[in-house]
Amino acid sequence: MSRDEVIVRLLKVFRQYGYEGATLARLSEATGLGKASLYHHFPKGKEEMATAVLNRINHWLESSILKVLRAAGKPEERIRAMTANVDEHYSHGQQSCLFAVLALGESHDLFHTEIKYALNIWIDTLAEVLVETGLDSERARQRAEDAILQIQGALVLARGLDDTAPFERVIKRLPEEILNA
Amino acid sequence: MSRDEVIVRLLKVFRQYGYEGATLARLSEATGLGKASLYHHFPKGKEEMATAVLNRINHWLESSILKVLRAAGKPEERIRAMTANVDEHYSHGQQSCLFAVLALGESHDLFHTEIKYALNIWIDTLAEVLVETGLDSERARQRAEDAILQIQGALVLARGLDDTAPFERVIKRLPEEILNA
DNA sequence: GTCTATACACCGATAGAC
DNA sequence: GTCTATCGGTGTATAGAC
Repeated sequence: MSRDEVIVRLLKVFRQYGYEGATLARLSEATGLGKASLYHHFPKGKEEMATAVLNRINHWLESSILKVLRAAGKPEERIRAMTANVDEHYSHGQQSCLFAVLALGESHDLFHTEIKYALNIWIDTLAEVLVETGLDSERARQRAEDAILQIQGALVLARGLDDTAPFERVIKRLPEEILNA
Repeated sequence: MSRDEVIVRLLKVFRQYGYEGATLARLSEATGLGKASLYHHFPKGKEEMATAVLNRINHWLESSILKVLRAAGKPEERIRAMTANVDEHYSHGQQSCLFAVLALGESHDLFHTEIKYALNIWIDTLAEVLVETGLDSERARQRAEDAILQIQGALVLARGLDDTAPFERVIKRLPEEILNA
């Protein structure tokens, strides 16, 4: 198994159980590696595993969200590409957002800087697309915040209500709403 | 100190650290009671403390949200009263939502039924107000879901961005948006 | 690079004195 | 009703064989 595949499996555990709930026993079971083997790959332990997982999400953000938003093409097309990748990343609402899980839990302090940066760059990059459509930068920023906010809220509701319908509705309408609100 | 005051202090810890992060040491410190004293008041331990805290939130939901929504008066006034109470309850975005914290953490399974019920009754009651304004029940339900979704998303963003501005913006515009969207 | 075995701290929970 | 002391279990992390 590749290192990346290991990290993907760790990610699944952190997403589902949060930082505290992602015990070494669970991480071990999910990867098929013994605890000591995990420490071979991540010498600084659980915190390094979480960092590796966060780095992978940041890579996803860069390659599947920011890159797409900065690409050539019409704003509408780029935003639609973003929402499609968001939909896939969260498995149509079935998987939680790692940022939200880590931000709301006890691990808040540990990862706060990284989470804040990631959310901000996502919002900023989306806002820049909206500026291209003629919006002033303040309104663009607010509308971009609203978009991320709705995605996060939809994921919370999906988990709390055990129903992905609100998430799918948000994803579907988001491009048009952002551009024409 | 009254039992209610104890529960309020427990609530603060659960909100801030989540179920797993709310250790007996922290709960003890926050209340000023020793661990054994906490077990005197809550014989079934931490789970009973969390249940008591959830019950208190449910009481708040009933008295400060549902009751207000069902009251006499214009729909707009009732919805404005709701958002004002929401704003206060979350300390203008500074405090997380217990439902979200518990739903996203490992404790999901333990409290899932209660959280799902609470979110649903909130949405349903808000939707009934919207039906009064002439909306069909399906659109009313969706718009009510959107309102709760935005509140939850705003709280996630407030925590992740360390900025309550999105929350305050959502609270301010929510009544008008719900009624005129 | 993986394992078994283990160290040590902290967890939730309890006993029993006052 | 509160405390100190302590229990068993589990958490993270390590040592060392293979």
